[in-house]
Amino acid sequence: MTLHSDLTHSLAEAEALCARKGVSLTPIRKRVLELLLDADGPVKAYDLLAQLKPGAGAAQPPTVYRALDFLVSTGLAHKVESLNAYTACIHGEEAGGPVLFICEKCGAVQEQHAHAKLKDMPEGFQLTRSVVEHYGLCANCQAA
Amino acid sequence: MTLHSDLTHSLAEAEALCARKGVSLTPIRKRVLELLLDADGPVKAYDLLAQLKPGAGAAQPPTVYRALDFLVSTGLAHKVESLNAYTACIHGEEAGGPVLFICEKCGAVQEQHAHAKLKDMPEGFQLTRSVVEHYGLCANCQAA
DNA sequence: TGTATCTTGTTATTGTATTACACTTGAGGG
DNA sequence: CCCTCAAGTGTAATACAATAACAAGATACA
Repeated sequence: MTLHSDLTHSLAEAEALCARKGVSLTPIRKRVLELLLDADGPVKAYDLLAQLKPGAGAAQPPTVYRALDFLVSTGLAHKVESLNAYTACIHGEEAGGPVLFICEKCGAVQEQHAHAKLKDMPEGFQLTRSVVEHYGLCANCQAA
Repeated sequence: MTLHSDLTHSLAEAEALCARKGVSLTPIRKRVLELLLDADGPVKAYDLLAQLKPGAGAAQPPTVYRALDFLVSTGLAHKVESLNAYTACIHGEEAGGPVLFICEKCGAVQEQHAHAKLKDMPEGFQLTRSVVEHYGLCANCQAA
């Protein structure tokens, strides 16, 4: 649990973005986004699932995967393909594909959005989507 | 089944590379590499497994995963993280991380190796490994 | 011969994600 | 008001991806 003010702030932004797009941030979707925002790094779907159902009515896998699909498709979250995990998007509605820098020690993710056109693309290749995930040590973890 | 001359040619190169590195391209590893080279695009581990055991002695998952780990660690193959699939490396021993261009229509993979230093890396981030996978339409598939 | 290392076999299990179908809810139109 | 349609959710079962743990053969070499 990090700063709660940040958390609610981002949730409010998410609400606004959904309103603008005409899609609905339902309680389940909101809860999942909240869990992602609250985490220190990428979170696995089944970990979300476990957090989602401490109570009686046990959530099932499709519930969390549906919520994640929604969040990813609206740009509120990203899937980290090389980790099979998910992370909240901390930018608004940026153009360009997400570029993730993931610390292998502390797990923190820093996010950028690349507008850059690729050089050295194969002749005639028409780009639609990119997965870019960089691993290394973040500035904080270099001290150790 | 594509041109067999190409295939054996690449296998021979793989042999040579393993010899240079002092690692052994055992029959199983060689067979898996052959299947990867022979495929039109990335192949899933369980598809390899199925191809590996048409006979009696049924190969088990660890067999193919171990072979794949070996091929990836020696640079003879790459894992396509966003597909959970594997593809043969068509370059020799290039420096720099692999950059994959994957056609969403025909599944073909074109591969480059990036030596480029990243601009706009977060302050003090020390890079160790990158996953870069681009999706789109290859030149051939644009005609349609 | 002994032993150390690498490779493979085998069984079981864990982890990740989807299919298929039933049910509810809310909005808009007759 | 009732109908219907679409979006969202519940639920059970299953498919797909990867690993753990331990046994056993193979090779090299002191």
